[in-house]
Amino acid sequence: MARSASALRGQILDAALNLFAIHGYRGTSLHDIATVVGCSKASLLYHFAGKDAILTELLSPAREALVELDAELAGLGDDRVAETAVTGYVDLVLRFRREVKILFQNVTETLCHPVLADVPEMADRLVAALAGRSTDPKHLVTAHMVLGAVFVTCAGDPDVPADALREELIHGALRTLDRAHRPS
Amino acid sequence: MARSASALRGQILDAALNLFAIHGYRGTSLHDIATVVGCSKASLLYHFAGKDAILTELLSPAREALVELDAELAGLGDDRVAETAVTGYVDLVLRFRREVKILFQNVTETLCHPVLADVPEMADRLVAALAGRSTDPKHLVTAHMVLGAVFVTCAGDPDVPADALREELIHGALRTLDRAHRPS
DNA sequence: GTCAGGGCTGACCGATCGGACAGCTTAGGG
DNA sequence: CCCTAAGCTGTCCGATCGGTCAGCCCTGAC
Repeated sequence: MARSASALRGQILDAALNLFAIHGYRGTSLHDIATVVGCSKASLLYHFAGKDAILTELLSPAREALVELDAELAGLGDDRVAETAVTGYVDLVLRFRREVKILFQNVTETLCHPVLADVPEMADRLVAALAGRSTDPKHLVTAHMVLGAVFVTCAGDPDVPADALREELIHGALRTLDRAHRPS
Repeated sequence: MARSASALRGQILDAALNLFAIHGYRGTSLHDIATVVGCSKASLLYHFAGKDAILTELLSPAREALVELDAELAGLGDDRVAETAVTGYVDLVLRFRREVKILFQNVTETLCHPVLADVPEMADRLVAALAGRSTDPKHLVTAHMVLGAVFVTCAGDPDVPADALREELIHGALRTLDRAHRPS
C-alpha cells in the first residue's frame, strides 16, 4: 500500500470540501479532486462509491447537527424558542462554514440530494422557531431574512474574528426579529 | 419563417430565465431550453451566439440597474446613504427576482461572467453604503447580513403580497442596521 | 413563376464528464 | 520464500455537453 491505511480518504474528503465550496458540486470534476490530492481518478472511485458518495459523507455531519438543533427547538415553549433558534443556528452555520458554502454554491442541486431530503422541512421549522411560532407573514418574512443573513454572511467569509462575528450575527439577528435586548 | 420575426428570441429568453432560476446555469442544457420552447437546439444557436450570450442578455438589465444604484449612492452624504441604499437595494432585488435567483443558484460561476465583472466591487460599495460608510467591522457585518437577508428572502419567493414584502424587507433591514425609526 | 434570403433543423463533431474493469505493486502473515 | 489481499492505476466506455454546418422550407419581391 502506497499510503498509511486509507489516509487518502481523508485527503480526498478535504480536497473535495474545498473544491466544492469554491466551484460548486457540478463545477468540480473527479479529475480536479484527484489532481489536488495527487492520485488518480480511479483511486477516488476505489475509496468512494461515486462522486455522490463523497458529497454525502461531506454533508452528513452538518445534517446531523441540524437534526439535533431541530429536536432541541421542538421541546421549547413559544416564548423562548426564538432566542435559542438564533444562537443555535448561528453556531451551526459557523461550525459548518465550508459545508454551508457548498450548499450556497448550488442550493437546489444539493438539496435534491437524498441524504438532505428532510432538510427543507427542518428549515421550515427553523424559520417557524425564529418567528417565535407566529404565523404572521411579517414575522415569517423577518425569520427568512435571518436565515439568509447568517447564511450569506458566513458564506462570504468576512475578515472578522470568529467570536466577534458570532456576537454580531446574534445581535443583528435579534434586532432583525425585533427581539433585541435594548439598553434602557 | 415559422414564427413572426424572432418572436422565438423572446420565448428562448423567457424559458432560459425560468430554467436557469430553477436548475442553475450549469444545470440547464441547451436541449432543456429547446424542449421547453419547442424548437431545436440548433435554433437557439441561430438566435444567440452561444449559451453564454443567453445568460449575458438575461443579466444585463439587472446589472445596469445596479450601476444606476451605485451611481446614485456615490453622490450621497454619509448620513443619508444607508436608508437610500436599503430602499434602492430592496427595490432592485424585488424587480429582478428571477435574475437574482439565477445568481443565487450559482454565485461564483455567474460572477465570473465577463458582463458581471464589475458587480463584486459594486457589491462592496453597496455594503459600505449600507454600513453608512463606517469601517467598523461590526457595521460591515450587519451590512453583509442585510445583503444576504434581502437576497435570500426574495430568492425564496415567500407567499406574501409584493408591497407588504417590500415594507417588511425595508423595516427588517433597518432594524438589522440598528437604524429603525422607533416609536418614541 | 422564380428567385433570394432569413428562419429553422437533423446530423454530426470534439471535449468532458462519471464510472467500470483488468491488472500491477506492495505489505505482511504463514 | 511465497501467496494473499488491499491499495492503486491506465485504459476504456457510454452519456451528455456546447457548438458547427449543409441544406430544407417558406415568404415576399420582382
